[in-house]
Amino acid sequence: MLPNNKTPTIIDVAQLAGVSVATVSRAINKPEKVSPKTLQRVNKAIDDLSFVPKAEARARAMRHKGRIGVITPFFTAPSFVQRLRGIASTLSKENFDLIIYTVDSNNRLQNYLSTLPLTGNLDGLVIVSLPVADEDVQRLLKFNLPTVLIEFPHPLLNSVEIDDEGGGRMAAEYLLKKGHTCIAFLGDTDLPEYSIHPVSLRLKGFRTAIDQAGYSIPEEFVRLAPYSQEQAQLNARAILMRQDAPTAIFAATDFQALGVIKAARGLGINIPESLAVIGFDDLDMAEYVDLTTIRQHLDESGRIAIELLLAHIADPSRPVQHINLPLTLIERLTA
Amino acid sequence: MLPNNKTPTIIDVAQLAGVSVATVSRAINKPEKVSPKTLQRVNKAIDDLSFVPKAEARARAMRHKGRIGVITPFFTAPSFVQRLRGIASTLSKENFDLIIYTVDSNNRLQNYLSTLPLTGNLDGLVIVSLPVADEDVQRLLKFNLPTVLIEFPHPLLNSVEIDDEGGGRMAAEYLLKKGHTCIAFLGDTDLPEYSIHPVSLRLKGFRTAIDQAGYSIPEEFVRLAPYSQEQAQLNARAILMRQDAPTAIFAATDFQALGVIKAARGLGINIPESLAVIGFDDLDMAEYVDLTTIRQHLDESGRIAIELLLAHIADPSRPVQHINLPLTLIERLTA
DNA sequence: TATTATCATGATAATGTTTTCAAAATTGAG
DNA sequence: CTCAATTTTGAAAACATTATCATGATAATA
Repeated sequence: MLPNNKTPTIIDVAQLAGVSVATVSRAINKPEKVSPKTLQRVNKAIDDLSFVPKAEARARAMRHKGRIGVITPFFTAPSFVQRLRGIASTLSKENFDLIIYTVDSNNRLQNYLSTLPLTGNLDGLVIVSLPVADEDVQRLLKFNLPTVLIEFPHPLLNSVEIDDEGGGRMAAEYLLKKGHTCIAFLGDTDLPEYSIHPVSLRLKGFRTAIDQAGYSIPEEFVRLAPYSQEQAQLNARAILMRQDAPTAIFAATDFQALGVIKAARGLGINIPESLAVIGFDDLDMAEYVDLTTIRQHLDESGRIAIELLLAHIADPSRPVQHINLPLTLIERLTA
Repeated sequence: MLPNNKTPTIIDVAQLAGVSVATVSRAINKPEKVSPKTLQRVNKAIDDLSFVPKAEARARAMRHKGRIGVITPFFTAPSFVQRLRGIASTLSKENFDLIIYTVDSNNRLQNYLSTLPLTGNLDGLVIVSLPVADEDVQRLLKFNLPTVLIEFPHPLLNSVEIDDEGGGRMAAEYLLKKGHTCIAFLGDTDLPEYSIHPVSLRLKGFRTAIDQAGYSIPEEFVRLAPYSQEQAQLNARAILMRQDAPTAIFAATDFQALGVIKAARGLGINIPESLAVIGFDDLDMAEYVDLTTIRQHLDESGRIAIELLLAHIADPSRPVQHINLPLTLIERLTA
């Protein structure tokens, strides 16, 4: 078709389309920055010439790689999804590729943490709801891969955190204010040994507030069960069938609060009349089922994490930041 | 060693070794052309800086890409998340990176579709619940980027589909069997003009089955509202407040079924005694709220799509496949 | 010792793409 | 219809490396 026998370059495309090379480059990499009309012309030229950008040259000219990695627990839990949503939406505006690394075992996390910084084709990393060990932190720093942690903080890395302990306290105070004194706690047990578990903190704050009010939670009323609906439901059922059943339950997670609600429904217990239920997270579904809960801004946490990360990529000398997101009590119909 | 916080270039190495960049380049690529003495100096400098020729490293990294892209609507809707979950879990076993491209406008979809085949450096692409135009299909084929479509099929590309029309029929038959004759339909309206909307198909199958049974759905009982809980709730409320309110509602989506349930609860209507509600999808949350629904295997669809994709990457000459996933009626407590 | 052949080296051009910055074109407000 | 604001565009610089070619150093020969 055109200047032939050599593989076409961006210049050929530009000529054929009657635009500058810059415009062609933009059409390929940031199509939204070029007018639809020219975009179409350029695309046509690209197709006509079967032009493929040369990876080598591309890598050379590129100042950044345009890729952000996110390590997240294998996403069964809705809360990860919501954080991810915040991340994805912020990132897509910024023209970064989003690479998801799902972790289903501690082993795999280790794998990622030891290889990712090395292969070095990431501009930055977000680690969601996973504790990272000191030596891994060191490695991240050594290969200066900008990193932001969500939910499990570390002093040497940027993080977006919430005040779990305060959240527990909020839940306790709310229930106390409503007149409850016989209260149970339902949490989960996926505790990595080498880090503080957010749920433990929630329990701690919760318990402290109740103690300070002059009451207490009997040991049998603190149940830790694997993170699943059925388990939560079973545990709630066990508690609710006792003679001395509590009048309120604080579930460390909305997800588990749903289990509690189902258990109550199964036993014919009215909510909120006979049993108050309060959750934690404010998942999308909390609204669907009118669950009273402590809201942590999940989407927001993702957004903030990305903004923090991008700022640190732009200016690596920026000091480490720890951002604390506020919690809000959302009063709905279950407590 | 060297103070920069930027990754070292060949220039840094040259400086440290006290030679020219040309010599460093030679030392790396044609060591026999440089004197043993300088070679040693250069190698030392390279080690000290842990220098990796950038472009080369990148080119290498790109040769074996190990990357699968997924284009998905900006994921508010739970059903995308569940498909994604199937995709992610299958992929992580296979050691492929998962790149997520979220689409929030038709425009952006276009961008991805024209750009990705060129520079995406992808081994394969999965497009979830988005219709792709003929010319884009052509481009994908031309640059032979193996692709699998989920939910919106195209004759020339592999796809994983479900029988929406049959699903509608199933819902109708179930409700008819339960003795309902006055039935409403609630769907959403995000219809891309250049493709068949799954929800329309569900309605079609639903209506046909009811017609065949000798009944019919009055026009006022077919409501299409934007995909959101509130809208669904509002519309359901409007229908339920009529004199001639239906005794059953088929929601084209579990998500919207939840809106119906809330509306009913708000009006003091008992489910399933006074109103049967049946959904479509079998989202996670369907189980939490005991929703009777038509199950399409969302996680499974993701898994199958990836398997299909990998098979086609391994053997590009494989003929195009269209896989149809079965639907199952899941009877729970709402109908 | 003078001359040439050989070899290691460095300065510089070339590579194909992206990015920057300022100019040009378009849109919006009054 | 004008002027400001915004968007789109092109020229040129930047990017990290390799290739080319001239130069200086060294070794070999007469």
